[in-house]
Amino acid sequence: MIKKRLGREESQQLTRDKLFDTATELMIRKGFHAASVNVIAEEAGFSKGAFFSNFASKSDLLLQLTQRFKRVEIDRLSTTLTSGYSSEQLSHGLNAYIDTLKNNTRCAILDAELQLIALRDEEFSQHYYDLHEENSEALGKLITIIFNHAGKKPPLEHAALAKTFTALAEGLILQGHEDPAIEIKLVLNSLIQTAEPL
Amino acid sequence: MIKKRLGREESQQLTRDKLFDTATELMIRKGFHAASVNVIAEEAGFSKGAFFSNFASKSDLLLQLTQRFKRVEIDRLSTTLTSGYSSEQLSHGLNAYIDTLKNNTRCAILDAELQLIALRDEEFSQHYYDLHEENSEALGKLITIIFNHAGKKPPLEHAALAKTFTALAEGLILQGHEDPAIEIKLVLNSLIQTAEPL
Amino acid sequence: MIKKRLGREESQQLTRDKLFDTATELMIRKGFHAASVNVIAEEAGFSKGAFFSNFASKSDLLLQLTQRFKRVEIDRLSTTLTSGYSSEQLSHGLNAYIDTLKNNTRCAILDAELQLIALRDEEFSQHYYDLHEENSEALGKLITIIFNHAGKKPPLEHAALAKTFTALAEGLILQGHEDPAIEIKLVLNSLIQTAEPL
Amino acid sequence: MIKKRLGREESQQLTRDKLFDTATELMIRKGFHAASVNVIAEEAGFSKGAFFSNFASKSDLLLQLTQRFKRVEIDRLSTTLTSGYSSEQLSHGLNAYIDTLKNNTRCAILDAELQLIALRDEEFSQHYYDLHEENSEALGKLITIIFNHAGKKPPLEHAALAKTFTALAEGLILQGHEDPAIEIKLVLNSLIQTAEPL
DNA sequence: AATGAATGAGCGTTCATTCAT
DNA sequence: AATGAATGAACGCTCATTCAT
Repeated sequence: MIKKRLGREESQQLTRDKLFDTATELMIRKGFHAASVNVIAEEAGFSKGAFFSNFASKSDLLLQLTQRFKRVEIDRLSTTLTSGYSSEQLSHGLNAYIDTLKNNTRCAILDAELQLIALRDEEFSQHYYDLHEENSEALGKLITIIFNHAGKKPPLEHAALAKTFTALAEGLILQGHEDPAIEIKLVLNSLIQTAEPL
Repeated sequence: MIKKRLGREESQQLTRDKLFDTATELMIRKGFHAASVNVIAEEAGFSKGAFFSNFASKSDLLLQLTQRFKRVEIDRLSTTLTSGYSSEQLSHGLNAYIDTLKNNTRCAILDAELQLIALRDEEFSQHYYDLHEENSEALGKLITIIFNHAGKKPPLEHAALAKTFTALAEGLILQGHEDPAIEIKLVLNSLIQTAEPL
Repeated sequence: MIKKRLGREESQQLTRDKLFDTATELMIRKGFHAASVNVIAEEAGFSKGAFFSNFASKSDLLLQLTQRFKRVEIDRLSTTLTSGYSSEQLSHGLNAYIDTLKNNTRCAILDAELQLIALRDEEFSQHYYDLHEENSEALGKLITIIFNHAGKKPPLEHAALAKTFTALAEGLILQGHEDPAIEIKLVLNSLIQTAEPL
Repeated sequence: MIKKRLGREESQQLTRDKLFDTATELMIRKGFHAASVNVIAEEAGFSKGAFFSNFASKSDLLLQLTQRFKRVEIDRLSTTLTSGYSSEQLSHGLNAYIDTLKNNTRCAILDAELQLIALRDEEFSQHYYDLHEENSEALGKLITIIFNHAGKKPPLEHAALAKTFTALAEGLILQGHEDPAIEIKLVLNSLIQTAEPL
């Protein structure tokens, strides 16, 4: 095994990644305001200076953090959609997706935090909603496949459909609900049953 | 026209109310952290000192603000439930309730803010969830009446039922949705249709 | 027994006395700065307003408090000196005085507090030192009587003599010594032994 | 002449020293409460932030300041004791010590300030008394040497002996006495004369 | 005479950010 | 690229004091 020597760029990417992860963790645990630059840097094992070598400002971190957070979800959904799975497999996949991703307290809290910031900060708003829309579109397509698989036409367009389920999942978690899977499935099945046939 | 002379108590109650209102407004517009004592007091037309003559601390304000906010909703629901309305009237009342109260961006944002604080602050958590549970119980009873009016048995117990619809309303608003009424009614009707008969 | 009805003046004197006592107590326990007007008033059972009805300001209280504190000691010493006691009785009286008064942690702390303020505040300084000088003069006369009783001439004039013993008593208490009586008597006896005969 | 370039550490040490000196000066001139962080920093030529880059809190400064203040005295005494001076030289040294150090108004005031804080703050108390005891022990040894040099046994153990003279010096200065040397020497000589022979 | 709501200066402290090293 | 001392604005909060009641 060859000891890998990191180049400057790789090394910095490592620093940046560690800062991202720590910042995400702290934003979830304490919120954006309480997650101070100093604490983020130190908990990541660096100094304040390293933070500002990697991010122009704290709000720059927020932008990039959001980008990364949403991109991960979008990529996961896109992969599922473009892979050659049958609609049945996708349907099962969605159930898993609902069970795992949306049943993820940490993601829900972070998303709520970001949404509150978006509602108050116009500049951030644009950034967030673009990504959120893309995410919702992808998730909506996936949910639509389930409806279709049951021979039904979903009652809402892609994004609206996805947002409904996201609202359900995240809204329940915010209320302290540990696992919103039951409610989500209840609503999903009910909507499928009452939906118009294809 | 009689010149109203305010007593000391009345006068202070006025100050307190103004501070409450301003604080609520600012918590919605800027969030708990950004709504600093200084800004709250000044925007209410008082000095910082006046704030601390009326509230023991900023977190005391948060507690009382939450109490007041939730109590208003609980009282509104209780009044509706205990008044002699027929279940049909109640059913229409709920629809109105959904249209108005839950379609209230400001309330949704404030509630989300409080929920995020509750998730991170153990002491506040107890306070919030007690009130939230009471609120959910009352709302759940109201929603149950609609199901019964349609000859159906709701698929969840009171609190869980209410939380599902609250999640839907607040979750959608957090995503930037201006009016979640369509989705709420869609899900409500769907759940009623697919519910077991009484 | 006739129920005493207090006139306005008597009633106010009562309030003032209670404020004095409480202020003294708090100045000892917490120091002048930490003994806030609010706490003094409340602990005395009154409102802030009552404080300012009786004292022009907090530093006015300090002045009057000092006056009262020093006056009590001066009066006690004067009474002892002018009463018809024999020098032997006075000598025993001083020993008792040393044992009780100067062995009084509370008085020592309060005096040290006042001395520090006097060293820093010119206006207060004048007030304090006048009283202190009077006190020292009286105490010095008493100590001189002991020396004379032993057939000796004290090695310092009245005030300087008294200040030496006050320094000893208060300085030891400030260092945490609970009972400086041993050291005081040691020094007193030693000085008497080595003093010139009358 | 070589242009001195200060490293980061040296530079910070300079800042810290300036803050220490200014803080000491202000604590003497105005007392602990009145010597606010803001004033200390500004008078030292820095911003408030610089203070908190160098001290964790104001009470941390107090701890370190006390440490430094007492340590200087202890070191001076220790050096005198461990150097090869004859007891006669030491005896003269003590006289000088009494003349200079204890005849130091500033030190006396600072020590009194610290003692009052120690009497009221349990946490600080431990810190102060440990250092004070060490200091008293060293001073006591020195004073004992004088007694021995005169062929006498001191009437008190080391610490108690030292505290007696410290009380005398500081207590007199607190009373406004500018130079307590006369009283100190009077008491010292008197105690030596009346002490038991070795 | 006594109350206590309101004031506004000041407190100790935190924070994002800068910059010399 | 990374460090961390220094900055200065802002924070939550306390205080002596005022004044309408």
